[in-house]
Amino acid sequence: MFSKTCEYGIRAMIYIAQQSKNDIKVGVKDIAAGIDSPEYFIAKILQELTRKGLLLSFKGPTGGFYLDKKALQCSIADIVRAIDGDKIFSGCGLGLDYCSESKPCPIHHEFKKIREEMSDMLNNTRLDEFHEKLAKDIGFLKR
Amino acid sequence: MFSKTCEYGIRAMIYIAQQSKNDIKVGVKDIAAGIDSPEYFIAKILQELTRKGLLLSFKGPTGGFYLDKKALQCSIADIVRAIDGDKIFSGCGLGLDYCSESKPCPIHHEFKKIREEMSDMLNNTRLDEFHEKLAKDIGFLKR
DNA sequence: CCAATAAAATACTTTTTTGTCTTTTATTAT
DNA sequence: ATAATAAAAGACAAAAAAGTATTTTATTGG
Repeated sequence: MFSKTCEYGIRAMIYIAQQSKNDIKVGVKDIAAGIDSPEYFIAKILQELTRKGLLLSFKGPTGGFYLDKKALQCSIADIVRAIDGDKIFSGCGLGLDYCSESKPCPIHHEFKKIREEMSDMLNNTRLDEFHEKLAKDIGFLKR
Repeated sequence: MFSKTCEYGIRAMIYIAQQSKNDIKVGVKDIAAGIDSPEYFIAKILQELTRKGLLLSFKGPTGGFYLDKKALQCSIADIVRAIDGDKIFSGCGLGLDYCSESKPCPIHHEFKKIREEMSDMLNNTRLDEFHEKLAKDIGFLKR
């Protein structure tokens, strides 16, 4: 569904959303441990997300990654789009680049329905949800 | 969504289903041209599908790939499972291997719904549909 | 039998993705 | 100021996916 990079990225963003109450910053090591992912790899991914403006960071001691009020409004869809592009939102299920309403592939219409529901779901799931859900017994990110 | 290999595989199977009326066999070259895919690559994929019993083949002149009545009952889901495995049907959206009903990831339930609809759709789309739809103006596999 | 044909098997190459490591830059607290 | 800290940048390595080419095996029609 998503690339490994994207899976890690989403997990990290959710983790940061959960941990970064009141602008407290989280370090790469903490994040990597918290979501069970390779440390150096997640560092690279987070730097990319920061460059693209989905995430905020601060260097030096007491530094780390965090999400302010605005960044917490970011949806899972935004993260996916930033990392995997929008193939999953608009691409043909069979990988045909000319597939369209007027020249649909054999499963175009069936796929469209699924894609749209997925789109809606990802667009409507925002990081601030997890920020609030923190204490509840749902949303495990590691074993 | 699917790997390139899987996309090609599905396209080829649909193409064969459309072309192989009355046990007429289709050659790799024909298939590759018909679905706009690299010839050697699709050959390898089709051999794998044949080995797994989803597709039938015959060597020598007048040989090629074909689908008999039984093989035409194969669903898109069967093809996906044979090539990409069942990650897409049962895997966690965030790639967590322990994610489950009792220890759900933060988007487990939302994902489950989508996954199930996709599952249903792929399971309910069978090759014989395309066999019949052949002449109609739907189901383009190439530009 | 033999030449032609087409899939099967297999070896190989390229590209992309995933993952690691090192160096640089910014920031803080002493 | 400076030592410690942490992200940024970028180079490097390994693994997986995608793609190509060559050889072998089965089958047919002359």
